[in-house]
Amino acid sequence: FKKGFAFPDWAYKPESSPGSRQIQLWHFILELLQKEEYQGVIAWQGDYGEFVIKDPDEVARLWGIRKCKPHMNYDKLSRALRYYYNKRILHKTKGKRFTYKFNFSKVVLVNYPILDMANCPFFLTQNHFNGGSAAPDCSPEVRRVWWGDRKRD
DNA sequence: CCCGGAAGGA
DNA sequence: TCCTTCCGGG
Repeated sequence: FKKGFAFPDWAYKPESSPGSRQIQLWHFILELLQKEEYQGVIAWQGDYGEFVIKDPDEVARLWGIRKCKPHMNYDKLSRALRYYYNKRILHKTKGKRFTYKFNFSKVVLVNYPILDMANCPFFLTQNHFNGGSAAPDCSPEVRRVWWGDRKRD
């Protein structure tokens, strides 16, 4: 990455880092959001970065399978999502049931390398809502505008 | 449903 | 540290 592009440290956790050993919930959410077969379960809806959990029980079940937590449910999963509020990874869309919104100015898609940006969920969202308009280039300026150039807290 | 404190696991 | 579990309260 170019300098002046202050991505948060937690986005750079190496594989060996204990914190990144296990899949993180927001990675998993993004993963589901990216796959068409889960659009009946969870999908982008509304504003950019906003998504709706259409089938909370199913999302919880899937998450439980991934984490080997057979007793996972939406109550517990949503608690984990609430911990993202302070981290500014997510926030709640108030008044809209099961609806949350990614804070893309903070979230860096670690699982989606810079070269794979055309497939990143944010651009998919853009395409989805803009009738398939071409994704913008990956210049630092574009990224600054779209993702923010926020420095570390 | 949604919120956040508290405790605890790996 | 990132949830998982449980829960009283709004």
